[in-house]
Amino acid sequence: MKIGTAASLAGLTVKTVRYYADIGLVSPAVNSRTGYRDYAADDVAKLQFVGKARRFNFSLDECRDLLSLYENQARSSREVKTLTLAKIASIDAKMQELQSLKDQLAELVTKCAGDDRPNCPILEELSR
Amino acid sequence: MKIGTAASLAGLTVKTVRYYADIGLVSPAVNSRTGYRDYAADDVAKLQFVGKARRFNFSLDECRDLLSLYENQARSSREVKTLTLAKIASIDAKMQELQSLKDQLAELVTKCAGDDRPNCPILEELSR
DNA sequence: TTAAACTCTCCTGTAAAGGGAAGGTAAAGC
DNA sequence: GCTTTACCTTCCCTTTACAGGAGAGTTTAA
Repeated sequence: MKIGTAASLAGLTVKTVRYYADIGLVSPAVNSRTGYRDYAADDVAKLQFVGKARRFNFSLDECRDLLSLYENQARSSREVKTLTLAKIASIDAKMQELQSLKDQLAELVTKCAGDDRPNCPILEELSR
Repeated sequence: MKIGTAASLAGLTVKTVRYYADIGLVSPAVNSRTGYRDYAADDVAKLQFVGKARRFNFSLDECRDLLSLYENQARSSREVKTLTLAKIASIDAKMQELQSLKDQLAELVTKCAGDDRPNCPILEELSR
């Protein structure tokens, strides 16, 4: 099938699917006469897989790893679990960082009158 | 003072400070003979301000806004508070998104044996 | 047949810098 | 005065994961 069909089946944009082909993540057959990419059902499954992994915040490099595990019948589930735990840990770290930022900003906000006067504790803190 | 001194006073890299000059965020004087940037104490204060705002997760565009408020003696604290509240809201949204991802990944992990066998509920879910 | 819809490649842009090359300048030591 | 070393300059490439658009070829439906 052509790229537009494959993209909509996978819930991705044509641009994205073409990009995945460019970087060798999901490489379809190519019609040598027209140059059109030709996606097999198998390719669409991979695109769906990558789309879902992306929604789980895996980077394209991580998707590449997951995809090769996905295709490897001799894989161990340990490898996949390890990757996933690492991803969870990085999500945790990011959340803690955001929580800390939020706490600090929230405290600044409580100190700021938010009225017409120029006096602003937020800017004062930022300039210190 | 020269860029290296200004950068280290502000806790930024020379590359970053040069970039801020390029995009017109903090524009120092320039020695017309040597082409060297010449930072005044005032410029260093702005660099510090931006550095701190960046650490609070404000984008460079937001920093630009904050900086103009910082420099504007007639500003109202309302404007700053509004910007800060919006930033808090966006941090909240990001955190919720991450929490949801984490929950889903964590549940997948509980289902995966993580051993030498190829059977992997994580990959099964990703391919669905 | 022709117009619309689809596809192709190539180029540019995004955010926020980092890396490194090639070359000019400054400051310190001898 | 000379050399070495540290510092500065511009310029271009790289990163992430695409989006937008130009210009040209292909397919499909009326």
